[in-house]
Amino acid sequence: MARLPIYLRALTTLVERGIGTCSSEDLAAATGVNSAKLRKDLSYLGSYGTRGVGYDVDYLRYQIAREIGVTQDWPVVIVGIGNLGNALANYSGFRSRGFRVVALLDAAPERHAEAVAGLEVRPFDDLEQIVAAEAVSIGVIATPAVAAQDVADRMVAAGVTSILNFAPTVLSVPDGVDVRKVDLSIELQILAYHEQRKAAPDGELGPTPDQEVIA
Amino acid sequence: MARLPIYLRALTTLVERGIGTCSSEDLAAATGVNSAKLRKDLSYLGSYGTRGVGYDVDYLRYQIAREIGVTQDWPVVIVGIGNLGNALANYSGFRSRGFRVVALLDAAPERHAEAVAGLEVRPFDDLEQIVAAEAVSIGVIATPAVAAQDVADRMVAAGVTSILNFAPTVLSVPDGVDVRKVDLSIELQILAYHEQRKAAPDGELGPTPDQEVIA
DNA sequence: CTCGTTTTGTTCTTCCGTTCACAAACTCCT
DNA sequence: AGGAGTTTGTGAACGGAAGAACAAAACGAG
Ligand SMILES: NC(=O)c1ccc[n+]([C@@H]2O[C@H](COP(=O)([O-])OP(=O)(O)OC[C@H]3O[C@@H](n4cnc5c(N)ncnc54)[C@H](O)[C@@H]3O)[C@@H](O)[C@H]2O)c1
Ligand SMILES: NC(=O)c1ccc[n+]([C@@H]2O[C@H](COP(=O)([O-])OP(=O)(O)OC[C@H]3O[C@@H](n4cnc5c(N)ncnc54)[C@H](O)[C@@H]3O)[C@@H](O)[C@H]2O)c1
Repeated sequence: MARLPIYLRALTTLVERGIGTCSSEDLAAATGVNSAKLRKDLSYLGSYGTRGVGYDVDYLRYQIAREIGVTQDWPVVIVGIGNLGNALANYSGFRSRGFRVVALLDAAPERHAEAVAGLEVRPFDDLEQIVAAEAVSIGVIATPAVAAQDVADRMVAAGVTSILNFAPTVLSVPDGVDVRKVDLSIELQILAYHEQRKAAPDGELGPTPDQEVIA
Repeated sequence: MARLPIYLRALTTLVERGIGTCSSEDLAAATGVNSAKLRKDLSYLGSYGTRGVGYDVDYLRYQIAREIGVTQDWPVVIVGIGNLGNALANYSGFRSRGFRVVALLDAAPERHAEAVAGLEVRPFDDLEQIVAAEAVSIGVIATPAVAAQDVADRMVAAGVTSILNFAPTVLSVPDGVDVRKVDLSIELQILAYHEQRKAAPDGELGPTPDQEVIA
């Protein structure tokens, strides 16, 4: 379930606030989901609540973390250390959530001088060696779109089986390899779509401006 | 529909390749969706195809762009010019897709000296003035999580009605305001979840390690 | 010990999105 | 002109997720 990480985050903030027990209503309010849906999600993991009382925050948090798999550390490589790759490498939130950036790779030789976030930027050709040596199964692609498919192919060949792709391209990968994409332009476009609807409740621009079908 | 931007992107690459016509099968292959679903999505916008032929790439692209609302330019403000805010400000993909970054805001005075991507970093308190002057309706939050709700409240009060949130928090906003969130840790956690499943086809870690329920 | 209160776990219903399948419509070749 | 071959648009079936509703279980008061 894609909602488990959200529950986990909410439980972590509850722990930090010293709250020991919470009801499904509380958690639902904190995460913005329906309480019945939340209970159903949790019951899928097992019966970790107590009727009439609620859930033990710390215990539930551990169970969800174990279900997701973040009780162990996941090594991650980031490929493409440009604007975005730099930001990712400097982000502390990964480390605190069970992900360890083991290498930063870039094809451009002029980047190799730099050190980013305490890690040296290494040549892209080191990929296979690093993946093998560190048992990396998760790779992050932050290269330009044209390079993304090539990088993905190399990653898969090297043994990576999960890819987080920031490049605005559809990647094709073999079965058994998971790809998740983050496309910021798409997010903004979805906002713009709704924004346009708010401004023009009905077809303000004309329902179909009967433009010539181009030749 | 959340898939329209994906179609739009695929059509744009087809235009760049000089392809004038494509079938629903072609587009479906390029975007990774089912062709029937794609046809149904497109038919929701109107009958823009020709049976036996397919869709005119350029015409369809314009229709989708118009439906999304990216035929006009959307002014955008970015708040929180740290690691991520810098990357966003330097990203050219927004501009080319109909979004114009009109201001970069940060609460920290030491940032105000800098200029990022040709724009000066301005005090957060300029928010209201900028939103009013530029008719901004879309705001991007790239501040730490603790500040995100405050920033969102100020944005909404200033007149922003769509927010893209990168901070790992659930924002609460009044009705009529859209929020989309991008949480990279959640994406990685979802990958980790599937990764764990691949490694341990059944409950390898023990189905429920019968741990003491904490007192 | 019993009853009322609270909250979980689950069932049942409803609804929405996806997919299949096919008729209508268009092109091209003969 | 007619028929074969394509491809769209859509009606109908399917599946699964979301929400409402309720019985079972725990707790506390009296
Ligand atoms: N910057 C953003 O905020 C942002 C936002 C949304 C999407 N994106 C996407 O993220 C990707 C990266 O964006 P960016 O702004 O960091 O770009 P960038 O140009 O700053 O960085 C790209 C980096 O990738 C490296 N690279 C190029 N080809 C490579 C290859 N074959 N192997 C390894 N490394 C290679 C380059 O040397 C460069 O350092 C792009 O696809 C972009 O569309 C970026
Ligand atoms: N860097 C990443 O790759 C990354 C990845 C995932 C999520 N995020 C999230 O994005 C957000 C920003 O990350 P970052 O790495 O850029 O952090 P950062 O600390 O580098 O930058 C945060 C910026 O926000 C400014 N700020 C703080 N409070 C403010 C306020 N009230 N009003 C205006 N500006 C304020 C700070 O001055 C700073 O410049 C965080 O919530 C982080 O969790 C970042």
